[in-house]
Amino acid sequence: MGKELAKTYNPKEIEEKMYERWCENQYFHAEVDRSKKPFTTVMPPPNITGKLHMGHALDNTLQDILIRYKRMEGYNALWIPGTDHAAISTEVKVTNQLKEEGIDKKELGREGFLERTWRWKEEYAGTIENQLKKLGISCDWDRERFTMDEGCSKAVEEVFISLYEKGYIYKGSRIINWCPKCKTSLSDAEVEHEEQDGHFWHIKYPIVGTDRFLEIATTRPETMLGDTAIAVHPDDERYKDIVGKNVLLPLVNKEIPIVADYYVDKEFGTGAVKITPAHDPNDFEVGKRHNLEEINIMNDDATINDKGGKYAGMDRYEARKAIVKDLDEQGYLVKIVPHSHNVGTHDRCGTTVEPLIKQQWFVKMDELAKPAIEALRAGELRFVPERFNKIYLHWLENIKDWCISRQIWWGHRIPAYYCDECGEFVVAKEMPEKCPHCGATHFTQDEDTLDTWFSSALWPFSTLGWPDQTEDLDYFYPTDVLVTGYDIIFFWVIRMVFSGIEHTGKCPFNTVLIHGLVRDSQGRKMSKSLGNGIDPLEIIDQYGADALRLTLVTGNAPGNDMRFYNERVEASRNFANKVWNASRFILMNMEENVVDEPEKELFTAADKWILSKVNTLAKDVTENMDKFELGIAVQKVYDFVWDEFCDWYVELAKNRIYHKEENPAAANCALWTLKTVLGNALKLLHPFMPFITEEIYGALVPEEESLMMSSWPVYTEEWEFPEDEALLEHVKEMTRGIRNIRAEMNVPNNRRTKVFVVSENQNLLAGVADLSESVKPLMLANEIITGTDKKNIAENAVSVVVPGAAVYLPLEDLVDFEQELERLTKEEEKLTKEIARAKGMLANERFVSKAPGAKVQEEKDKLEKYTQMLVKVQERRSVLQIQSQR
RNA sequence: GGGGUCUUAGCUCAGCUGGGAGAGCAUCUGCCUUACAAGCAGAGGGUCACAGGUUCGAGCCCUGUAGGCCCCACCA
Repeated sequence: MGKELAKTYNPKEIEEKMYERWCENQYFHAEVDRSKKPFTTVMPPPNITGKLHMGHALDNTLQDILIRYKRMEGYNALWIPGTDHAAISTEVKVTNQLKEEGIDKKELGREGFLERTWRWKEEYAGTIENQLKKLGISCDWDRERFTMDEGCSKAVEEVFISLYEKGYIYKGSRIINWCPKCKTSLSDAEVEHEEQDGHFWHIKYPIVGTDRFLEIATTRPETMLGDTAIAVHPDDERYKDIVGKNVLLPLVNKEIPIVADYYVDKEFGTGAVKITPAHDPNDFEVGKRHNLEEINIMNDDATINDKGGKYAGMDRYEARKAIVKDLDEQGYLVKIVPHSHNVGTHDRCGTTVEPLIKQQWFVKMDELAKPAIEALRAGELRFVPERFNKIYLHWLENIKDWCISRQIWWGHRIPAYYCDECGEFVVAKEMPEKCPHCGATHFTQDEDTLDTWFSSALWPFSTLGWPDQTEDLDYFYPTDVLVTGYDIIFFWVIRMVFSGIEHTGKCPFNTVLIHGLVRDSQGRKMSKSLGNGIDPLEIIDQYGADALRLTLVTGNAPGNDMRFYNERVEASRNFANKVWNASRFILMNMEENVVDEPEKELFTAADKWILSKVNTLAKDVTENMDKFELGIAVQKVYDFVWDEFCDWYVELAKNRIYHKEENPAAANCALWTLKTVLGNALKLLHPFMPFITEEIYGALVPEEESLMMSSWPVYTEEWEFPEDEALLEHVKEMTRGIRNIRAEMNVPNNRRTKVFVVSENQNLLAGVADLSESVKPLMLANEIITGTDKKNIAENAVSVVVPGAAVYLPLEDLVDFEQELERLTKEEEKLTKEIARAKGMLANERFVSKAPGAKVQEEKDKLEKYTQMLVKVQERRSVLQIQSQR
């Protein structure tokens, strides 16, 4: 007896020790090896603050499938893992933790806070890696990186200085997005816009020197404290005469000019817009055009500052209330109209962002964007699915400068040093010794840190040693594929592309495989606030990692969202169990797992059929894998294993196995085929379900070291057996016909019958005869008799007409003539319809002349086949009619 | 305002370059047939959102309509 396996598959017994074995054997590790082609991917680094969620599970499962596939295909497969310092998220978390301890981060000071955060990082960084390991992912843990480790920091510094020296990085005072809660600037990408119900406050301003008023409408009345003009459209007849005059700003009691600017939409609101250059990006532009004063009326926490007079100290929303009240009381408020509008919020904390003018560091984007656009156009870069090309291009073509400085502590500090004497700054790796402007020797480093994405933008090459020209970089870079969700194309993918091109001269990857979101069973986004998140670890615990992985990749097309619910995982788990049991059956029938490759003549049609099937499967699956159609690929393996291998081939092989004593050579042949086909199926399945396949393979092919390091099946012409395939299709058709009719007639399974197979096709008859012992149990037959005529068959036997043959079951005692006639009539109708269809198509002259020859021939063949079948059904019917009349 | 995407069986979704509609789950009928009841064998169930067009032929390509979702965008 071969190795004993448990009756049901128990992932828990296997997964952990299997993963350890893989790690111990260094299977995941890759070194430069010029004799092999590299295949490289980098893991989107999860936040160190993070906990494994379904999004990670999906993202990493997809990457693992690709990397395992390529490894088996013979590539030198490298997958670099790591984590991201997640600047703002981490800072917020640590700050909150401190708060709970009653500590204000300012008390700790910058150094103390960073020390605390590093300790926090050391404590939690391991969590997510360990969680990822439970998924079975085969990344090279020896190369694990962190965006703030020494190498990455060196790369960041290098890039910053290089971009600064080339003039791409500049410091400037511009309007930026400000988060009043996190008290830092943000990039445009970090601002989420959400539609909110608000109001339109119509306010009238007295026009100085007249008794007229100018009515404006605003959604943010509190910003009037910083108004420095009113703008109208230059062509607006209503206001032409007052352009150049002043209005009196109520409450503030200041005169401000009326200016004409094309920015104003005549049709919208009142056609007059209050201009607050310091608190609105558009107004900022208008202000620049008209040399308006910029009055910042807010503190960093969005309370009104001392420019706000009596409103100073109030929060922005309190101030709004107070101002509206005062305007109303003083008669300036005309009306309030409900109005919904877009409000920008910080994607990390949800706080409404405040546009403010601040000194910040920016990356000038227009020149950097061009080669990134070109890379896609030239085909050096592609998205799967293609529709994301447009999104990528649209963003790059409309890109604005990237605000990279953040007013937080956790992150890469900006390498700019200000002279304590003259205030000029120097950008350098080290603090300069002498000020080039004034010769002073004391400097202070810029307090700001860099956007977290500044360092992850360098991830594909900083992790390979850049800026040093390492062997790794030379060999593994550029990487091949990047797998990530569509939600971070802007944040990350685009920035990696232009950074890679700018600093390494190469696009950092050639393919971006985009996946969607994993949603809950109702299609909602999984979120903390809804509490509807499903913990991948719980799923693994309950069903196993393989079942989770299979679920995440089945029935889903690239770039599309999916719903996750337990029934789907159960289906996957059931499949794992099916594979397990089929394997168990084979193993328990192999002595010491020894089977010899049989002589060619010993193969039955069934053996050749299944070999042919698995051969075609390898070809198809490989094609799908290469097109990143992972869901389709795994579906094909699933269908093969369950519907072809288990349901048919294993059953067909049983007879020979059970009669091993009488004919050991035949049994060996069946077992060899079982082992070979299962082995190939396990290989094809391995990237998707690594644990169970490795475990079974270890028992099935003990002479090999590991399935994951074995070779991917390739299509071979030796296993092309078209005649046997055709024969088996006939046999299956007959078998299904028999089962079908027996079920209809409620014939109990324990009643075996004779089965007569009648056909003019001698090859078919011979084939069926050869297989008859194997097929008997499937046809629930005690005997299969083949022949060219139906002489010896009882006239009232039940008949099943299949293409190329008719099958008769002597079930005289059970036949209800009426019922049988009715059935045959239905059959006849069906065939008549088919014949009419085929005839119709062939009668269509345009079809015959324009459709490809193969299609026309196909229809001709069908017509012939159905016509023959119809004849047989009609014959049978007339026989029965005569019978029933007796 | 621009762009994308979806609408296929009761539910959730596949459907690759256009050539007779599929899966899983659910439902119904039989089966503990010694690999598997997490299973086996059957069955029912669809005007592929709607309207046009291209084509010998459309779930698939084009145009439009309706509804859902998403992204981008400076209409105060």
